[in-house]
Amino acid sequence: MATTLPDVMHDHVGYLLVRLGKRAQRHFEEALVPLSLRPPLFDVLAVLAAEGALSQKSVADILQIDSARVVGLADELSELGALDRIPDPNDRRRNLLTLTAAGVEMAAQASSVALDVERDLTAALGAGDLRTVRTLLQRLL
Amino acid sequence: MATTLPDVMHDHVGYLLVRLGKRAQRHFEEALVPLSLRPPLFDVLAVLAAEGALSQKSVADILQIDSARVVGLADELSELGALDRIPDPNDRRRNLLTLTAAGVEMAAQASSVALDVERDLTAALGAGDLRTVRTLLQRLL
DNA sequence: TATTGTTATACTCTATAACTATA
DNA sequence: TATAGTTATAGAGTATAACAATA
Repeated sequence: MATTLPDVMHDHVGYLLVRLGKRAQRHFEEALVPLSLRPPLFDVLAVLAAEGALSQKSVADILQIDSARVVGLADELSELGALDRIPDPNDRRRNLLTLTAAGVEMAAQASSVALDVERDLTAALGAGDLRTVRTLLQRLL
Repeated sequence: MATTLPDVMHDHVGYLLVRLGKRAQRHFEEALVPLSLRPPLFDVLAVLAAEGALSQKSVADILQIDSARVVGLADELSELGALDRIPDPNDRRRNLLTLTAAGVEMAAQASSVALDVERDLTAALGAGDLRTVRTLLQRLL
């Protein structure tokens, strides 16, 4: 009974990326459970923590997700007390998503969790190889 | 209006893998539309093309998916005329998934599509870097 | 006219539990 | 008792279209 991945798939960078991406997503998802967060919520949190207040459209552009999705994610984060929607005085179509103190704290905790997951995922590589793969993946993005 | 990914995310190999994995999946998905296939169907097809007839459980093990999922995928591929379920004479609990001639042909076409996608996805890298990243990703898997 | 945010809808992927038939 | 396959169900992520308010 065969249990190994055929070479044709194992040799495709695209396939490796899909598979490793799913694994990373799954590990990260499990690690976020204690914080009552999921990866898409973390992404919004992390962008706001790094960039400061942003419109929902800006968040969508940065994360390359549909702006309709941001609505629900902002709803959830708002219910968790992590952010507020503040109308942009310069353009009243816009909501500026702004982290609360609790949101800043959640972002910090989640960021620490992300570092732990990162270490687990890359444990098979030495420091040099890790830098190499990071650089090459960044070039692909 | 900021539109760049924050460094904290851009520097995480885990995040890069998730993002690149989704992109690869999406490109591949679009490329498969003309063949009336989706990535999970391709995966089953590719495994059978490489390994020959396998039980549904073996396919699940190789692809690391739940065996309950294989049921529906095999149903779809069967409706497309790509495979038959043949009862295993040695163990009547098992179905041996066997590609039909049409299935073999579909697998070959899909494989060619996969190669095109692979070239697109990795166009930013030279031959040496491509080998490097492939090797390092294989080590991570 | 174009953009921001919202709502509604639907589809795919995925996980789980309960069931059958065979071993 | 354990394994292979099946069925049913539900949740999460995603994509799309139509709409209101504002530019």
